[in-house]
Amino acid sequence: MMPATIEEVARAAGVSRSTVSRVVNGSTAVSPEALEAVREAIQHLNYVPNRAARSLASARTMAIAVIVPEETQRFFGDPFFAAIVSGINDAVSASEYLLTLAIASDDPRGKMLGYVRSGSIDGAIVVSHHTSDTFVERIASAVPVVFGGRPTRLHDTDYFVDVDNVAGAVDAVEYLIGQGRRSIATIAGPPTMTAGVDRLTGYRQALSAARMRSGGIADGDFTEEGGAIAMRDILARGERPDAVFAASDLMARGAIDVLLAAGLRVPEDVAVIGFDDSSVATKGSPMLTTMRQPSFAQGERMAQVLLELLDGGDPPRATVMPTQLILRESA
Amino acid sequence: MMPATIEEVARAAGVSRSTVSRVVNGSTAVSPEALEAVREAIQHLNYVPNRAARSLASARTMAIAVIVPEETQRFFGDPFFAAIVSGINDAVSASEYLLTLAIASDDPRGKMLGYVRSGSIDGAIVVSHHTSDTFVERIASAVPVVFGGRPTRLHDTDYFVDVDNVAGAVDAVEYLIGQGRRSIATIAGPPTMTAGVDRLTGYRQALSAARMRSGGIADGDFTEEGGAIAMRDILARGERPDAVFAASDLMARGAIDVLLAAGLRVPEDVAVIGFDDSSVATKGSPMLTTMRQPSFAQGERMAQVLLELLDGGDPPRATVMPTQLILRESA
DNA sequence: TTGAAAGCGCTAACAG
DNA sequence: CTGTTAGCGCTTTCAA
Repeated sequence: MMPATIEEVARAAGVSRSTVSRVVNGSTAVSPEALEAVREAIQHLNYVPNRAARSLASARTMAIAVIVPEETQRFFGDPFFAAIVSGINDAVSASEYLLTLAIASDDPRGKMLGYVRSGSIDGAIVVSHHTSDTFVERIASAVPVVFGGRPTRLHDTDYFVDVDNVAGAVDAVEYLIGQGRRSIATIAGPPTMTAGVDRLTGYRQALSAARMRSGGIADGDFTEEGGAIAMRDILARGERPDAVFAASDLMARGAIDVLLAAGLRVPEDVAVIGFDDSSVATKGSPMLTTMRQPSFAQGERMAQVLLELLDGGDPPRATVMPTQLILRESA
Repeated sequence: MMPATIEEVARAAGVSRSTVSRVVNGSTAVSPEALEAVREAIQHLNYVPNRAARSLASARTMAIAVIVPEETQRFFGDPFFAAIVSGINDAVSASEYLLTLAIASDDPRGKMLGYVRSGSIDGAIVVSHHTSDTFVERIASAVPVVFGGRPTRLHDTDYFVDVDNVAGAVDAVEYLIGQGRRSIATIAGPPTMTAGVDRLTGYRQALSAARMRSGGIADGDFTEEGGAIAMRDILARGERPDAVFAASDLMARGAIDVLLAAGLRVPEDVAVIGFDDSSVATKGSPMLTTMRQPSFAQGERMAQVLLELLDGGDPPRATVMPTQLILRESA
């Protein structure tokens, strides 16, 4: 059965629709008696405002979408997303807004864009942005968007929350150097993502500052599988690194599997350092030495920025969060 | 900038709003000329119907929610959910409906219920239903709902898609018996969920059919941690099973860790069999012998049932899918 | 095959 | 502090 309408509540409370609306929306300009009567009527009729009607009249939906331009498979396979979405979810839960999750690596039929342009959400948070995701840019031109990580093509109207990938990579590689490693390879993230590019930049900076040559470079796609392939690639090229800086924990795991299978010991023969400090870092053996990035906090921050934006505030365009080296077993 | 309205499209095409509406909704009763003119205007103005207005006028939202009554942590931690949600997503993507994901183990402020009652969705799919989730029942009284797994309290108006948990458990235990195992323990699922209860029932049935006594029973919560605790519990009670039937792969993993740590070999000393055949079954060592349940297909089926329901069809109230024993290393 | 007209349930000026 | 009055953008009879 359909919930009661505002009209029915008004009648039951003996007031006008406007007054009920004021009560529902928390306006102060209502007399105590009216307030009480309306509250009672609402309670009694089990009234819940109709969302569509509300959106239509107010031109806002009180809904936010998290847009994940990845395959469902990868989304569920990487604990990094779990952390960041949890953070977003926490922050949004505390607000009046509702959170919607949209996973789509592509938008061939324009369903996602249509969704956004149809006025279904007031704003969006884009996690994991690739250069090729052109539909994301169109979304950003329809509603306020906050990016996780610096967007690949940065407009001066963009908002984003990033971690300091360059510094993180530099720290990681410097640690390896400090440990006496002489031939350091890297398994980089995809060149279509700024996180991948920035970590590679940091790797190069640290090496050149130490006047060292690279021990091998291969691109990965942030997955375990991708890390394994990249590691095999490096080995197949005849490189014999004594250390590997992997741009994600999942890739570090994949690399370690390959190393072990090749009869090399980790960290004795080859030290491996990851990036994320997601839950896979401590699951499995050896436990990963890795650059921790504050994914949960990053998610929270992204949500806060968007919320402030929607509230008419003026949050910082760019937020950059620090990383931290976590020493465990792999390096 | 706001998208164009139907009124503007109508004017541009030189027809009435009604005609535009007909075109948008695929009505056949439109002349070829009008159709063409409207199409062109839509294209030209980049028109997208406003969702709120549409919902309000038609009393349907073309949106479906997946409701997950679990902690975010558990949701992201168990690949079972990844599989089932992927299945749902696939089926819904192929339809006109939009999918929304709502993760909430509880609904203290009634946000979820309010969302549903506010007319934001046309139907819901509930994954993982516990006895204690009373808010789920209220949701079911507001919109059509399809349950994943037999609901804990079955009403004759309920729709659900389940796997044959009893038969699966029987098969698993019979296999263990056939392998010559004499003392078979089980790590059961939570008694608040029918999947947990049914698998325990199957375990008991198989044992009693073979006139065997239990090698120990402990409840788990379907998580790896819970499986480990349960296994420790069984061992601490002085039981020395030579086989363990775990009601989920994650619990099997937890149990194996404990067994190994206790100096027992798997499967030589203790055979372990899981349930799910989720991605953790093949990740890690030993690879799990497990009862496969068709999670992806189950998700698809649930979505199909709901879609048919919303379409005014009469889908089967109950669907039960078969399980299959997958032999690998752990048993 | 088409258009006019009447809402869907709500918010938001605007008077009072 | 409160009610009246217009819509928000769309679907859906109902006539023509």
